[in-house]
Amino acid sequence: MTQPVIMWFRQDLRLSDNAALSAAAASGPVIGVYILDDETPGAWRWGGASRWWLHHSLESLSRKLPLILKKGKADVVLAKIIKETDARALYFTRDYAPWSAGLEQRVRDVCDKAGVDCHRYGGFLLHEPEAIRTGAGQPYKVFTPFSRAAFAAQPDRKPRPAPKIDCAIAKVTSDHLSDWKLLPSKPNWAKGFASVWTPGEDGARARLERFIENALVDYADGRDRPDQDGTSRLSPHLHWGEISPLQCWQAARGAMDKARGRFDRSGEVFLKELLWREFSYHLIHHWPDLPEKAFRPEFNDFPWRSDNKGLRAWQQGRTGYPLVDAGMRELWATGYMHNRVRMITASFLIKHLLLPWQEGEKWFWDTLVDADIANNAASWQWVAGSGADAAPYFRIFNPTLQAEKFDPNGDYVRKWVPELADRPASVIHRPWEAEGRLDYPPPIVDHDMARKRALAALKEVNSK
DNA sequence: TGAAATGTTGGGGCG
DNA sequence: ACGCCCCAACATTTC
Repeated sequence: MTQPVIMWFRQDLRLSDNAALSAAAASGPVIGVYILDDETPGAWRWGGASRWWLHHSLESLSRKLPLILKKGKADVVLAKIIKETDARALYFTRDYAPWSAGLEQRVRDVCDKAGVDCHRYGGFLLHEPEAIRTGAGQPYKVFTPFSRAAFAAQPDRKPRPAPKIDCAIAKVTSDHLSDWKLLPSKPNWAKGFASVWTPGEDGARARLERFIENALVDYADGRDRPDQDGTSRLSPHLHWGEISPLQCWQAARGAMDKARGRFDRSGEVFLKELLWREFSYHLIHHWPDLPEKAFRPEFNDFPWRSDNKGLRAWQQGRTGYPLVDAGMRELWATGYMHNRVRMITASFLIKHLLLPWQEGEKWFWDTLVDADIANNAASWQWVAGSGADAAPYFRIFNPTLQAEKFDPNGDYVRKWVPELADRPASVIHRPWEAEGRLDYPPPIVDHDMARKRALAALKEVNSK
């Protein structure tokens, strides 16, 4: 009887355009494995929203392919499975989290010891982090030249179709997905998620098609409007590898070619967003401290305030600034927040409240369905001004002006802050100017004061 | 992938 | 008719 091969699924929960899976399927009968690893030292455990997504994505994948589910340190679990199944080879997709290099090395060692071939493939990114370098051979620290290099190295491959898979019968017991308790119960804070999201490969493809069809044409401006459906909402699907960046890239390119220049600008803006994702991974690969420590070390000594009440108010959407509160409540209710609102809420935490960006990073990690170690860290540092190619310290969003600009009718606020739902557009973003009594808190900080305070404190750091 | 302060210009009201 | 002032509206600079 032919020895099986093991496909170790990670953040590549799809059948199509999955190089590792295609290679595995081409080489023999396949045993699909997913390991919930809460134990590898130094690894960030999946947050609550991520676990919700993972549950449904695994459910979806296991309808297409039998999966062995196991819990534990991935290298240790794999060693056991290899032994029990008498597997001949292991296939997996490379991951770029700071702790993954060590883990993948230990997995290689396990394979060597067992005399099993170990095959690692890319696909989570368009370009391997090693592949893009400056003329001097250094990693890029600034997005614009990075994106230029990435555009120049633009992929011309077509995404792979899903392979025909001969599934091996594995004599290994699998955990029950429900025993992992990935879904919240007390309280069930995720009850609003299912109406917004369809985890899994089919949901990802449908989302991509819908986006290309409806929103790509106006993406350059539409993506900035939280009151409209102008973003792709592909981030959680990309994070879990339910769709590959190559599939997204080529779909957008195809639509642009077909439209003969009708929306080249919007198309390029979307491709650039995919490259921001690449850039975050490029950074975290070369600077593995990114999730913990400021890229610009002088920020590590910054005198951040400590203010639990302020932090709670921010987390719960009770800052008294309608757009900030709308964003934080959208996040809690759906596991997602519109990108522009992410920038504004993040700026508020860091610059208005002067709280450490790591606090925001942790909260987003726990609450976002697209929580992603690289994008999350890089983006928070970008807003803080502590990162590579970061926003300048004096760029402080005025949450009221941003609201009036990007939510001009107040529809976004109305949706997420029902206390203000009956306010007319002209005043909805400035409830503190209202005449009567409102069931809505006053601002927890005065914008003018906070702005001046942040400028003074940040000027200090930036003069060093 | 800002906002506020400061500077400049030009039209209209008015003595 | 003219200069003066006020102040939008826009431009520039500063943080």
